[in-house]
Amino acid sequence: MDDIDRQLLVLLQQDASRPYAALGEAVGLSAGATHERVRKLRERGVIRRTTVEVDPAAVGQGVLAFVMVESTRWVGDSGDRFSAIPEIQEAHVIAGSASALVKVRTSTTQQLQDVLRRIYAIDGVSGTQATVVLETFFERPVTL
Amino acid sequence: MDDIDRQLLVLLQQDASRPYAALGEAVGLSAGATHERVRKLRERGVIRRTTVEVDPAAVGQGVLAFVMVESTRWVGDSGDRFSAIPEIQEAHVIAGSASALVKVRTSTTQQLQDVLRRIYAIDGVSGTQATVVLETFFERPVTL
DNA sequence: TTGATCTACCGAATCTCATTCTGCATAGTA
DNA sequence: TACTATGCAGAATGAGATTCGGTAGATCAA
Repeated sequence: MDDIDRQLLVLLQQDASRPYAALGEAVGLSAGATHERVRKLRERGVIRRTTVEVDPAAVGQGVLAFVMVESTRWVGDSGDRFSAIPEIQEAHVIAGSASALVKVRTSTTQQLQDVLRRIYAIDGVSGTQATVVLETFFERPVTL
Repeated sequence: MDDIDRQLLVLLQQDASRPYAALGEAVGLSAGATHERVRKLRERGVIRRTTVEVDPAAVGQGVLAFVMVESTRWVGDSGDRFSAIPEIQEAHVIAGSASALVKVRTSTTQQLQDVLRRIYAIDGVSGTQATVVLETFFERPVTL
């Protein structure tokens, strides 16, 4: 992981469809050498995958909320329960008064309510506190 | 936006490096027709960009925290102030007692503290409440 | 210092795939 | 019915991914 690798990651985060020749030119390498570096970044797991960024609003997921989940028992192994709710985009175990923090996307607040209901149904969950997002300033990749 | 488009989005979210011929086979279209559909999805902004997913821990961003930001004034137009802090990965205006919610990634809790200091320095910010993530169950793309 | 080994690179060859184009079929519309 | 727009298949073409051989530099041990 030297500086060239970091530059490549930045460039690929911006546009992963850029040809290796162009990438290489940007960092001062040949296409072949660039390809080899990117291959190793994948191999090491630094690059998890190549993906497309979908506009949530364009696919009917205009409502965004963060939900603090309180629990009366250990939540460390109920990741699957959260994962089973497709509207949950992220789920984290947190330090502090609540036990988990999840990020939820739905098309309506009605559906958000339904998601909260399903979260309540998880064993040990004793309460939720939902925070609705009014406007998203930005969401961007990990900064290098 | 029919069902085939949605299938294509799912497949591309999983692996955007898949050839159009393979995509097409999966949804029952030719490579050319698949290409055309994906082109239009980009054109309409449904697909924002093609990118790589980087493992935060692998690039020294092992600390994740969510920060509730309280403000004494309207925060609706201070998006740039948050954006200027590179450790902030997301920033949202929220309903509720706090005014904004930001997602922060740093390499150490020391640096997290420094980010909090810089958030305080934003005009109108009167308080922060940081929640440190102990474990991330999952982070996944928008569910279709 | 010398030799062996390993790594990273370049440049070229090859082969896959993206992209474009033609023609056809279907659906919608005047 | 005639016209128009849209979406598709299939093929042609060129761009780019991927592989490979060979070289330079770095590291390490003798």
